[in-house]
Amino acid sequence: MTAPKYKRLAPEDRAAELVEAGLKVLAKGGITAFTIDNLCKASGASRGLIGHHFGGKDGLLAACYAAAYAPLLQVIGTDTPLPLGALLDDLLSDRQFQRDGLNIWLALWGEIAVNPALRAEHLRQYDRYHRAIAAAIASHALAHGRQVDPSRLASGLIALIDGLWVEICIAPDRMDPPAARQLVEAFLAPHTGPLR
Amino acid sequence: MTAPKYKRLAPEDRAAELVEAGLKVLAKGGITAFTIDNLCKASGASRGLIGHHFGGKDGLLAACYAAAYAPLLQVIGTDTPLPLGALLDDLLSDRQFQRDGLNIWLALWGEIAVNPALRAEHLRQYDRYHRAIAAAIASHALAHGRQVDPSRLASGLIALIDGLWVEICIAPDRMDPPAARQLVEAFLAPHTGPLR
DNA sequence: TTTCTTGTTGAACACACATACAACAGTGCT
DNA sequence: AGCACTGTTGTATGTGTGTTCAACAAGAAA
Repeated sequence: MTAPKYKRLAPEDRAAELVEAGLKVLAKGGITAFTIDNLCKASGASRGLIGHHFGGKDGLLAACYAAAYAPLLQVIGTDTPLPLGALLDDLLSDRQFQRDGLNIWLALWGEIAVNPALRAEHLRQYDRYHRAIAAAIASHALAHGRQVDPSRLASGLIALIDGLWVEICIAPDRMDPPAARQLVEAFLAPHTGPLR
Repeated sequence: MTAPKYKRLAPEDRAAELVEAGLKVLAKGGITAFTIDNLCKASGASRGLIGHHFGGKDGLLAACYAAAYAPLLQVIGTDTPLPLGALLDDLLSDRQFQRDGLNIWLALWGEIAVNPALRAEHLRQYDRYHRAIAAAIASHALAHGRQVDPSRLASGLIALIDGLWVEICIAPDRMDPPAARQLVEAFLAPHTGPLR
């Protein structure tokens, strides 16, 4: 009767652990800290595992990217489309705006701009995101009798939210979620009608 | 009479060459490509020069950051404050929105979020930027008899512009400078009055 | 031409890094 | 208990990386 040297996990559990470690590493040290050694330290696993489960560092990075996008898509992923106000509440909630999450996005954006594989994946995900937001804007504007270009406004809204993320991330004492929410309303309300 | 083995430059000229090479490297490969070898290849200089002129890689990165910010500060750096419309024209001109420049920002943001020295420098520069834009918004709103919170609107405007940069950079077929300019107007005009 | 200053070079170093792989050991099955 | 499957380990390997530094040479000054 001796203590086991390690715990043997189902592949999906181990993969989830590694992805979580990857997100932690990205949040703390950015893309330059995303190394095998750091990932092993953060996950408690050994060097060989990343190659075994993801085929290499890049595979894990792609999985981390998908994991970072998951909460966004979950917000818009319901069958019955959310009303615009509720959608914004979710997108701008503290849960989404956590500092670590923002650092992860910053780290990934720099890589997406430069890594074709990651970029292709991003465009796919982004497309769903954009369409869901445009739909919410369209139906809101219709209900308030306004005429707008939903696609363009959606692009602007996404850009604004992204920019606010950056500000919160880089200068937290200058911007916070409530102020961000107010600015988003200031952007939308004049075109789509009041949001609540 | 034999050809010289290398050209000897004044320190400031060589430094400028290295910074230019650094920006090129950041634009092409992001922060992970910012290595001594790549920098030497891009600038044509030898390995020892970066240490000699900047004390190390980080020194050059800081200089690259300052160089990336320079055109922004130049726009707002005149003694007589620009009117809001002209300021936006400058900020959203093609010159500012060049793709390479956006990749550089993306690469730097990821590092600023994680590198304290770079971040301190950023906050200094950002503060001037923010104040100049808030001043332009305040005087424009005053002239049009609107009451606004210039500082908050400035934060929103900067966030929107940053977000639009990201979209142009990551998805150029979805966003371009003229559309960006229109969206910025859609954001500001309802609060500050018409921009032209 | 000779001398001096200093920008420049490139090899040498120690370390970080990603990957491959053979040996190992949990865990379920019989 | 014995077996087989496969998740796990950690070392080995080769390459990439940042910095240092002694020697070199371009260009100005005398």
